[in-house]
Amino acid sequence: MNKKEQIFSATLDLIRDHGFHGCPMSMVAKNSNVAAGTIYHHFENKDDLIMELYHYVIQKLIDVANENDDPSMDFKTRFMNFWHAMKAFYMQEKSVQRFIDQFLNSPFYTEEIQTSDNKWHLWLRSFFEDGIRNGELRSGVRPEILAIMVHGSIISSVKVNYYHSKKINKDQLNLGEIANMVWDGIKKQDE
Amino acid sequence: MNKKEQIFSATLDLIRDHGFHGCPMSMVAKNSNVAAGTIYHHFENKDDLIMELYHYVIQKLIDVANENDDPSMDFKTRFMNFWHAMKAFYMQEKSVQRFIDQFLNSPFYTEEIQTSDNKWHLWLRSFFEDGIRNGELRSGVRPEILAIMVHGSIISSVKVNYYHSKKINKDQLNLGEIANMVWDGIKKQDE
DNA sequence: AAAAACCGAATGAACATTCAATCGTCTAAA
DNA sequence: TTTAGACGATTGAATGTTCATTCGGTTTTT
Repeated sequence: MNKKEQIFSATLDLIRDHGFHGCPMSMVAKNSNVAAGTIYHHFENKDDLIMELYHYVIQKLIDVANENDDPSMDFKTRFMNFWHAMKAFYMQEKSVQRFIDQFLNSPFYTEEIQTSDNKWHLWLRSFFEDGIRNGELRSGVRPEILAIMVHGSIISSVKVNYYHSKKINKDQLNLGEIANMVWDGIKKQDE
Repeated sequence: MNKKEQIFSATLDLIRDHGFHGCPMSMVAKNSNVAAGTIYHHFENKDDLIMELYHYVIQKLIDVANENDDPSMDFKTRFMNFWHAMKAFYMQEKSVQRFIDQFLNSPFYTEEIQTSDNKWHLWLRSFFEDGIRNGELRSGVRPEILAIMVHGSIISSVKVNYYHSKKINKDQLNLGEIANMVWDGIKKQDE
């Protein structure tokens, strides 16, 4: 593994465990088995490290989504594959979920980045456009909105698992039901 | 306004604008027109300030939810009132939304707090229990899950507004449609 | 006149960043 | 095949700054 990835990985772990604050460069250095100075050889400064980490993570999301999508399937199948693949990924990579959630609510996520073309947003947009185009999705809702709502539902579902896994018996959670719930909301409504 | 609320308000604003980091006590003091020492008269330390702020904010959510609920209505109406009232509140109090989102993904939100009885969670739970009891909601899904999913949808919707308000013409957003989308997902499914 | 609330300069710890020195590897002349 | 030297990568101690917190003294409230 190259140094940059070591640093990314250590930063993600640190943020997962100690929050966006609570990850001093000295700790990043120690946890990635690298000297403090080395980090500054690869990154301009801490902000730059965070920003590059964001793009690194976004790319991972795209990879997962692509690997689990088959555009020749009907859209409901594609949706279910997407939903469960992303959920499984976030469950496995809790640090990624934590990082993204914190990043999106931090000053790093500027208007600039929000509105500039973002590969992940573009992927999501084009995915849901497919569903709209072939008439399997509720009409009259913009793909961007579907994307955010669906992605939000995945994150929420991941959190349900974390939060309630101790309190509530897993069988009682009806977790599989959540994807259906979302699908019933966004599918073409028959009237 | 008492000093404590001044401090809460300044902290919320600071976190909205500069993130969870980026709100040093010196700034909190300045923005709330209070001396640094005074903060420590009201709060044990910074962590304590954040924790008390959390409970303060939670109470605000409960107040908004209560003020807009009429248990004698049918559940669909109650749901729509709830959804739109909470959304309007978060839209107006962006700092609250930012604070909560960051808090829930920070180390402050310990297992302890997650599992301990939380007045806001209890409110949500009992609200959705009503809907389940009278058969207007999809059967077989726990109220806690409905609560998290619905609340997540509100937050997502608020974010859609922030992010896309500049890029996309508001009329095209079909924002009213989102609550319907969520309702169609959680309502009793006819088969 | 006692107690409570408030002030803000002072303190010390934690932090991001720098930089002079060292290491490893590659190139090319001998 | 050896060797000089060059250049990028790496190191970690040193630096200066920012920050949370303290505390002796002042003002306000009871």
